[in-house]
Amino acid sequence: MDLIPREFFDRPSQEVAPDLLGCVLEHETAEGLVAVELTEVEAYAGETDPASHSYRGRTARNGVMFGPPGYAYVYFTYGMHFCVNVVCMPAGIPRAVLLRAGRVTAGEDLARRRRARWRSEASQESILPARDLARGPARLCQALAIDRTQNGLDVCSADGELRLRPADPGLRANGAIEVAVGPRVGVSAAADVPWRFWVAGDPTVSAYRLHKARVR
DNA sequence: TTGCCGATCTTCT
DNA sequence: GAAGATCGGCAAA
Repeated sequence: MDLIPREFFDRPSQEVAPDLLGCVLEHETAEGLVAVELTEVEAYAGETDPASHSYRGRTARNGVMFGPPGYAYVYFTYGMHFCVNVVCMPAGIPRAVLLRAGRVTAGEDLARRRRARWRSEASQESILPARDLARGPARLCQALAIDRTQNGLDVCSADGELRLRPADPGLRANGAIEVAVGPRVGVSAAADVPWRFWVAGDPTVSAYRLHKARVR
């Protein structure tokens, strides 16, 4: 199986995003391989997008977004969660696509163990439905064991531990992937921009949530 | 099924 | 010092 060529990512994130649906993200670790077929993504721009981490320029955190396309930008948020993006456009132009959800296609047992917090105490059997294993950006990272240490990895390298493979051509050809579009989830700024793309009707797509400002 | 709440800590103002 | 590209639990409807 081939990997997605770097040129695929060398264009605007809102063009790359819908084309990523059906593609397969896999992470190979000492524990084994877990792969997900992407069912939900969001595009983020740079200086023109107030919801983007790169809106206010380059910082220590978002540096990878300013690099060449085809690399993973992983960030930590809400004090406990990680999210993965794939960088788009040439170096110097900060664009990325957030990988929000997917369907586990390999290593389901391992993915389930990594999300093992959700078990029935009595049976020790996982009571988590398969569709919830990677249903949401932080859950997807949990299932694939993605954290800070994967930030900046090349997803176009066959030698890399984190890889992106093209969608099964059959899936798209026979219309099995119907792309739906809508506003992004959980963002307070530019909440009206329809840069969220998902596979219509797919149960692994996360629920839409309006951004809620928290009062402390 | 919807909606609020707390957890938890990094990043930037 | 405040807000955040979230998640899971629980109460209310």
